Amino acid sequence: MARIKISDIRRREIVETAFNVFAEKGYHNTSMADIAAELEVGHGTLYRYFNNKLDIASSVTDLVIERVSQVVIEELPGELQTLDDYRGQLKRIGNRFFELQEESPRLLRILFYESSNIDPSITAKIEAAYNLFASFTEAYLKLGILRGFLKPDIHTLEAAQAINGMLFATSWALSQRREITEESRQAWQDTIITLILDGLAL
Amino acid sequence: MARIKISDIRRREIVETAFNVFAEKGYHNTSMADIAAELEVGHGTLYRYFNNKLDIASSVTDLVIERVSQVVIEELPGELQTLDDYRGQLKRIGNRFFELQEESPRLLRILFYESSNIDPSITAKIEAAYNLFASFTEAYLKLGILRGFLKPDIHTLEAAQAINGMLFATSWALSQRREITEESRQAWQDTIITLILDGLAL
Amino acid sequence: MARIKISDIRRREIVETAFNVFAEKGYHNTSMADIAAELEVGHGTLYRYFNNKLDIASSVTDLVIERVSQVVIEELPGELQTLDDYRGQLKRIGNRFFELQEESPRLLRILFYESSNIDPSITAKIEAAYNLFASFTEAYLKLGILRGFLKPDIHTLEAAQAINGMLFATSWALSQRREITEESRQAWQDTIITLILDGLAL
Amino acid sequence: MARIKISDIRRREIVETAFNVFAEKGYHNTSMADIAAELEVGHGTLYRYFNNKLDIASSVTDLVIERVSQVVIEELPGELQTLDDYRGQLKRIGNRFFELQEESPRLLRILFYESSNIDPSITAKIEAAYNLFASFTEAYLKLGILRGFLKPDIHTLEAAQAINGMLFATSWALSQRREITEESRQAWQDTIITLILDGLAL
DNA sequence: CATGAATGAGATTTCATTCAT
DNA sequence: CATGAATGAAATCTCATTCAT
Repeated sequence: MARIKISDIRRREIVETAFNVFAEKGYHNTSMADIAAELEVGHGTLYRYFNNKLDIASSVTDLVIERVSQVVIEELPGELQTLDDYRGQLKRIGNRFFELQEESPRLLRILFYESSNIDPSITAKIEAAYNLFASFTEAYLKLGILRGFLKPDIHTLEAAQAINGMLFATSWALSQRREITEESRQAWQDTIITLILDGLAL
Repeated sequence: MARIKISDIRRREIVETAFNVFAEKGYHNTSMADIAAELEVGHGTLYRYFNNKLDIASSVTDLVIERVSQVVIEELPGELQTLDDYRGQLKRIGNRFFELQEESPRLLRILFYESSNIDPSITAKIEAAYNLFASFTEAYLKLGILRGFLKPDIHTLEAAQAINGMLFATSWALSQRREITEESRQAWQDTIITLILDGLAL
Repeated sequence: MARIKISDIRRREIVETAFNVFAEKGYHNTSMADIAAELEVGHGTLYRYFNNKLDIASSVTDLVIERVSQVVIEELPGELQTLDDYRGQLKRIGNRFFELQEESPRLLRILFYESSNIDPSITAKIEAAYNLFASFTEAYLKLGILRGFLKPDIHTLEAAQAINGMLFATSWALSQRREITEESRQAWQDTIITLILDGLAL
Repeated sequence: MARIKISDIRRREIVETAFNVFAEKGYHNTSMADIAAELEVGHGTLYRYFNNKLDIASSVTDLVIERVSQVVIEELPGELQTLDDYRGQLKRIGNRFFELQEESPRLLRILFYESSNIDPSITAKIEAAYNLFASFTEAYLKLGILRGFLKPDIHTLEAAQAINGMLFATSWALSQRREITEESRQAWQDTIITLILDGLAL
């Protein structure tokens, strides 16, 4: 039976705090002292749990990728009989994205912006995550084609990346807002689903 | 009559070089000495033309925004009689984007990734640019509605931002490739226009 | 009746271990954690027996000096009737030196090299030890003069220090070797005794 | 025609100063700030001339080895007709050693004591120097045998190392004194030459 | 104007020491 | 007694910026 060690809790606390501070000020503008101060802890303490600053950033990246992945993973492509079922699932995935965004608004922001140029090892992680997300989205599209909901001749990978781009742009746009109203949320959702399925043309 | 001053040429050289070095190594991993070395100039010289490193970064950001803006500005919404004209214009804009991407592949990358978290003043510029691009795209959409090409009830701002998100995602995806074939370029263009106008649904 | 306290045993264990680790890595490259790890003991425990790291180093120095002193002390200048007796005793002292060297090869090394520049208090101890060893050697020389074995007009202190220098150089040279053969041992012994008593001149 | 660059002078100044401070306090107890303060220079300046602290220590070691080597090198084994010539040369070498000692009393001290355990690269340099000195001394002994001044069956390498040990011990002993009188200098010289050539036995 | 030597603020990191458990 | 989590002083090193030449 796995016991949760106290040092694991500490590690998690540090990563969560570092996530917040990085999101606020960016990796390079954040000093170890900043993180320690936020935790109200001596800065030497951080080194009891992580080798160095990069090690923390790496864990922060893992955390972010894990969280974002949850959204996509939990809604697995299941039994979908009609295009409306498919549309419904798209809506659910969109909803989860918005929830995530409300819960921790800087999640995607830190993933795609703040984490650039920290270190090649982190860049590699992010590109891998990006490709992972694309392959998830692509799987949905392929299923849609298989079920006969979507046009059979689309470029699934390119479409998947473009769709993800929309989602991230949304996330970016929303992370700038102070508050997200139900109205704007609905507007976003409608817009994205319309673009994906129906297009804007009359 | 405005004369081009020698010092303006110098400034431009520095900004161009800084752009390249920032794109290569990222702002925080680039030292003033790196830029000076690339220019084969004493690093003290940079301070004759710019107040400090941030000042240079600011000018680089301006340059990048200006260049990207050119793409959108030059293709002004003109006389479009049919949906096919509209579709054709979308294609032209897309083409210009690809050309820009081929010409200086790191342009958008530096704009949205490397420039994050240098300084609030730069972040503000980028958000402004992002909104500017959105308003350009939105203008196209409104024109499309006006002409009766597009659905009249779409959320134009959200759609504009989502569309731009697709373009930036494309740019990001392409900037990872070593080489862009005519085939993949066509695939991207088809995909984006399909998503914008027709959607993926059968 | 003096009882041996458990805490004294502990202290001794720590000093022995510290000696080994210092000899291996040098004082400054050895952390308290290193010593504690070697002892399989919490590093806080060391502070139950010693005030601080310097305190340990001081005790290590005492230990080393004590051990080296044993070699000289045990062979007290006794009844020596002839120059050959004297020569024999020199040989015995030499042998004990080699044995010590084989037993703990880094003993002299730690004394004269690693212990330098830890702290003035330790430097003082080492200088005192050095002078003590010189006075021991000088006593032998004086006895040799008294017995009529040695030239009466030699500078006994200088000669004593020079002789000790030979011994330490030997120790240093041997501590570099992986293995000491019986042959090289004999070569060293012959050489030193020749230098002391007969000189190299024909 | 080789010009002496100003930066070479600076480097030399730093090495000389570092030599003094290391000799005074030892490598590990000397901070970059200490060296800079002694030079009345910002500590950042040191990094314009050396990569890091080890780089400085390495140069200091080179300097010391070079200086000590001069003593041995300049008195090359030349034309020696009689044992008295040989004895005279030994005396001259001894004299040079004393002069070196008076000139910079901490030279040998820093070489054999302070430089231990800084870094394997430095240890290697010192061992190489030690062996170099031994081979020089051995060459003298071999010449002495060849000329028929010395016993033909001595172990030249061991004898060379033992003799050098005497010299270093002398140096060490003298570096402890505040002042070296002509008398004590003569005593040392007599003692060493006696030990080398004639031995102490009657 | 151009230069690059000098500077020191500020960052990361180590580790001896303390002390609550 | 033993422990090891926490601490922060102190060290090394980087680099944007200044300024005398």
